Amino acid sequence: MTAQAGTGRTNQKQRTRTAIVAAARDLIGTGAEVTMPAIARAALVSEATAYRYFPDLPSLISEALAGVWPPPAEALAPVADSADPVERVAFACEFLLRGILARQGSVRAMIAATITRPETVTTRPGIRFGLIDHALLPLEDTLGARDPDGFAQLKRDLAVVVSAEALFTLTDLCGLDPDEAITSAVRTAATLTEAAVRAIA
Amino acid sequence: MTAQAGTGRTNQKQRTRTAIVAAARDLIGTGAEVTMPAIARAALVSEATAYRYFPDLPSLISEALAGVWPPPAEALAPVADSADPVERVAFACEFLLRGILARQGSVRAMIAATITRPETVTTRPGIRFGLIDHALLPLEDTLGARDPDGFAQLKRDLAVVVSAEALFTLTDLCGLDPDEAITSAVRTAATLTEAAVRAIA
DNA sequence: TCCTTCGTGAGAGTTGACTCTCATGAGATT
DNA sequence: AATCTCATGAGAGTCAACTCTCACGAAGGA
Repeated sequence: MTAQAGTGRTNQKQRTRTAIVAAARDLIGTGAEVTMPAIARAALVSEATAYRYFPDLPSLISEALAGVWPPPAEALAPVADSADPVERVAFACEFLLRGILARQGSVRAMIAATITRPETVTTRPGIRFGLIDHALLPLEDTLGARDPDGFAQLKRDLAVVVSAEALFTLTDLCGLDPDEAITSAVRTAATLTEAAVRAIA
Repeated sequence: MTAQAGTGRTNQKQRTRTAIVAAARDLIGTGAEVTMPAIARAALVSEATAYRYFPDLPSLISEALAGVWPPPAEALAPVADSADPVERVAFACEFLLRGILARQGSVRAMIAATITRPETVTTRPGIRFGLIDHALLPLEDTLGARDPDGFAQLKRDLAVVVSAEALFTLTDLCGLDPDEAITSAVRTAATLTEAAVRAIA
């Protein structure tokens, strides 16, 4: 029942786990339906076993998704030389939202699940926070030092805007097409960052 | 099979529909589990009948929820005399989010469903857009006339922030408690409105 | 090599979201 | 009152998310 723990048969478990995540990643990539039965089938594993390694679907998707994203520093390499937080945030926002768009199906499934059962949010989507933190590095010593509360508020502002939830709000409820939605979100993120920067100008 | 249409037996249908919505509203109010079987049971109606009147759970919840909210003008009565869009938006945001908080369970269920099946979004949550539009009335003649695009952008900015999705992001992912989350969202909404207002100053 | 351990598969079971069919019986029509 | 109509209920069926049990069989140690 337990599995996981690191006693014996380590390799076997490692292989099984990897196979499951890989299968999930494949399904996510092909845009197919990302369900537990489908993943288990693709991983040549029984559904029961899949549940032995991951408490629920969102956890699995979350892990599979995490492995697809590059680390923040790498993702933001194009703006690595820029010290302008507005430019960096705009880039990070666009990067995140385009990535989400390419994996809409699974991201939607994951978000829906975490919304109905917030208590299961263990592996938070570090991508969002990682990107935001990294994009704001230039402000760490200025705004971050001079006005810690304002800095924290800015991060929260951006956590709301630089997100899948925001993207889906814009496309599903506001009726924007994907590109318009991304443009709009990037604008919003930029506006918020500008406002925060202005505070220390 | 059809029901609904306005031919005969109108009263009967009216009564049935009302009973279903009322039952849903009751369940929402008590914070109980808002599922189709539960609502049907409470409405003394078979589940099949419930589905004859509403294509799916979210539609039902959406309608039940809509009936609970007052019209925008009434909700914003406390700031009716204010011409300050920032103050009005802040009030609208706090009003909306507190209302959502009080009905978390059902709102979460609804949002989750509309995220996984965006194509079923028929009855959009007019509350959000109604409140935003009404809060921004003072800008209609100034910003709205002088910079229509900027005005539209502001509305989109606020649609993302003055929302259940934003609230849940702050509580579930950022780990804020409800009051902190609302305070944060109100701040964000105010910042965005201020930025837009500054453009015409 | 024997034997214990334990990862795994098979399968049954539960719940909720839906879908579909069929029989019933109350309402409307004449 | 006789009849036609149609809203409704009952129930079976599908699918996914899980949960649980039980038996198999290979990995690993003695």
